[in-house]
Amino acid sequence: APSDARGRYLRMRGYNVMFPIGFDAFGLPAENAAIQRNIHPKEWTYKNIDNMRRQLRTIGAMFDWRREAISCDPGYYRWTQWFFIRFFQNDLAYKKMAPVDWCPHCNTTLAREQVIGENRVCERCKTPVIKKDLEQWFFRITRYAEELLNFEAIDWPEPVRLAQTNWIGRSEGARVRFTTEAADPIEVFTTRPDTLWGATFMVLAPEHALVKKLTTPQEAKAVEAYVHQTLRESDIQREAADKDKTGVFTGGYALNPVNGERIPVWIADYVLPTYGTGAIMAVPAHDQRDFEFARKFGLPVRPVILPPGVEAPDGTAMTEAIPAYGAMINSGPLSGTPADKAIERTITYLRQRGLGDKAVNYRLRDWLISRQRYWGAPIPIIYCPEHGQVSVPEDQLPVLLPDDIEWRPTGESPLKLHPTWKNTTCPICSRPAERDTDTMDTFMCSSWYHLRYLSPHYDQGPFDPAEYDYWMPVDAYTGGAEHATMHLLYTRFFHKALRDLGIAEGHEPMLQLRNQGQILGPDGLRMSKSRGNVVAPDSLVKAHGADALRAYLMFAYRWQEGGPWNTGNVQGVVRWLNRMWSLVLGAAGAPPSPAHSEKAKGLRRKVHQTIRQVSADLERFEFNTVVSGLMELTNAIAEAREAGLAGDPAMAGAIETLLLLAAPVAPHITEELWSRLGKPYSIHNQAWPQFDPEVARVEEITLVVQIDGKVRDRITVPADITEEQAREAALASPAVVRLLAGKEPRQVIVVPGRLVNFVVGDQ
RNA sequence: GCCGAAGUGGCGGAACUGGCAGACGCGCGCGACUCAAAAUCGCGUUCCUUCGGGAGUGUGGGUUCGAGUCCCACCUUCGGCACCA
Repeated sequence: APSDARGRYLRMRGYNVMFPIGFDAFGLPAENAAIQRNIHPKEWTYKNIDNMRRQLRTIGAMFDWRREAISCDPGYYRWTQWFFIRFFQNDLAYKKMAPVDWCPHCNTTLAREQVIGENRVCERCKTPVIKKDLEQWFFRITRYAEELLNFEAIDWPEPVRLAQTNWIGRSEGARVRFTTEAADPIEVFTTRPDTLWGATFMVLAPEHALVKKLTTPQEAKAVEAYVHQTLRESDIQREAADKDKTGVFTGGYALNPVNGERIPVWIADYVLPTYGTGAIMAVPAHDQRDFEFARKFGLPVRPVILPPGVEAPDGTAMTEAIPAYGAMINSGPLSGTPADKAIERTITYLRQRGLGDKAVNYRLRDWLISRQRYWGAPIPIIYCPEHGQVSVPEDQLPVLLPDDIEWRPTGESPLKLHPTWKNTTCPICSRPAERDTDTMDTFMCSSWYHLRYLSPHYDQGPFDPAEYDYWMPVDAYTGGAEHATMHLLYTRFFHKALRDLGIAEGHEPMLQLRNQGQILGPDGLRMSKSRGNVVAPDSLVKAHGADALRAYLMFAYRWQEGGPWNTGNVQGVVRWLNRMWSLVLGAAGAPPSPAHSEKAKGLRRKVHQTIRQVSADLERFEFNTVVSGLMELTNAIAEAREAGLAGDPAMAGAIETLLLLAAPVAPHITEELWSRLGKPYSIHNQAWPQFDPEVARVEEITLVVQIDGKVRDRITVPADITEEQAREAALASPAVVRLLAGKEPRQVIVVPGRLVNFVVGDQ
């Protein structure tokens, strides 16, 4: 409702505003709810949409329902699949093995929210969850890592930009090729190539491909047990810095390429398979994690960097790593290299010998889009024994999701179990072939829904290019900050990919983003049916009307923060709307009299101050002060009427302006009052009131008089008073005369229009 | 553990660039209207006070003539997560 008010405001300002509505309807929640209630996900979803539509209609939002888009409609996901195929054809989609959380009892993939507690058990059967490798589809978002770090073209909140920047996680360093004793290469990425001579052991992720080969028969049992144990852990658990380091020796050794040293190879969970190369050179003297690991397992610590101001460190006596940069020591031919040349010279050294090179690494991973679920858009790929992965021809889209399916948990991808659905023929050779039985991540559907709003019924493409040219990019986008590294990053990637495929134009999909908080249940927790704390707006609408609900949602919260539902606060806006109603309808009265001209001027001033404030706050998404400003104006008009201004032209003007300013907040009541005043339909087609600074200007101000920063008096002075006059006026104040008692102020601070501060106290 | 956001009366929240803390409301108290109640209207409402004042924006320091606002350290709540080599 608050952003709807902003849309209405912009429309009155003369903009052609598109305020679309849609439903991101695929996904796990629908599937789960359906399983619990034993009702088909499709039926459940469309029932929900009907209900939400009904609720949304009652709040009087300016939604353009002709543009409604629903991601689980075949007419929508036809194009989701079409995009997938474009990505596939242009090497932006590819398949590889990747681990999923897996419940061995239910024999099914689990989403992260279905894995419960510290010991990570299945939410349904409490069986300990393991990781299982499956072949899955990925999008090459990492190809855009560098470009996604650039936010120059968009006005997005700093916390979101920071979150995306950290998530992409660019770091510069070098790739260095170590080798095993059997001459297998183990490549590592390091941000500190200058510490290469201090590598005293290596650590591989337990999942690393070489672990099996490196492990000696004596260590096999321990290694296998450790690998198994690691697969039970979440990444967050593996990465908790306060956790005791764990790991086991593989029995194998590697050779440090710069000095030929034979160093042991360990595995440990703190090395992640998904970051860098899944292997590190451990330099315990200069990396804290490696240091803790070395101390725990009695591995040597050899300092090779001497930062300025540090005494020659002793590897056996150190109590923590020295991460600072410094001159190289104990580093063979490069010993003595100063700090500012250390990294560069080491890289040159490596390059000359073919041992490694400069490298940029990102922690961003490719986007995994396969889901072993029913309620999603089927992946439009066919597997032919002869031709491999073949995309479904565009004229055969959409690949329809079948309705007759066992969606309840049986242990397999539901589409796989359908007796006939997966059987098809190869588009190339027409011989029997099988469909992909996974569905797509719903973030795929939501990455382009703004484009479907342009023309939801268009069937020559995902959107009508003419509409695209008129509307895109999105000018204002609102949503929760919790999507910073998911939806908001995916949609930027998606747009850039479409741009490179010649489908979209421009570099960014959404120019301005503002984060919206969430309205919580009365208990301060997120509203959810399972908690039973859902407050439906229906009853409030029924009791007090849609305008009351709208005003409440704007007034009772900081829009960016949200907060718990608090029925008590509804009273305030209900009273305000009632007061506005009776004030407007009871406005007639005595004709203007010269005695009131000063008061009329004051009323006009308040009107124009309110125009300024309300307009600015609507622009800035400061919705609670929009309503409080309207309340103040209402109070001022009521006061003016009490004071005998009822028949004054200033009164009629004030009431007209109040209605126009309140129209975005309370569209129904203001429309009705507008027509009762005999004004032309509709108030929402009127121009937004013009602010006149001359009328709003104040003539007198309250000047605060302070002594040593404490307020001692307030005096009323002309607004255009000079500094000198202000000082004189303040000095003449009785309170100042009394308290200064003849003392000469050491210093006088005059802030024009605000205060005068006499400093007398001693230093 | 790491990153981000937020801590202001009994409650929701104002306070733009460092300049009157508590706008606007809720609630509460007193009063008017009423046989009475509801609704409505008026007045009051941060705390302490010897009525001169004093204290006060999560806690402790700092910068400044002046700090809710800036800096340092810490505590609590919420959101996100990745020991990032």
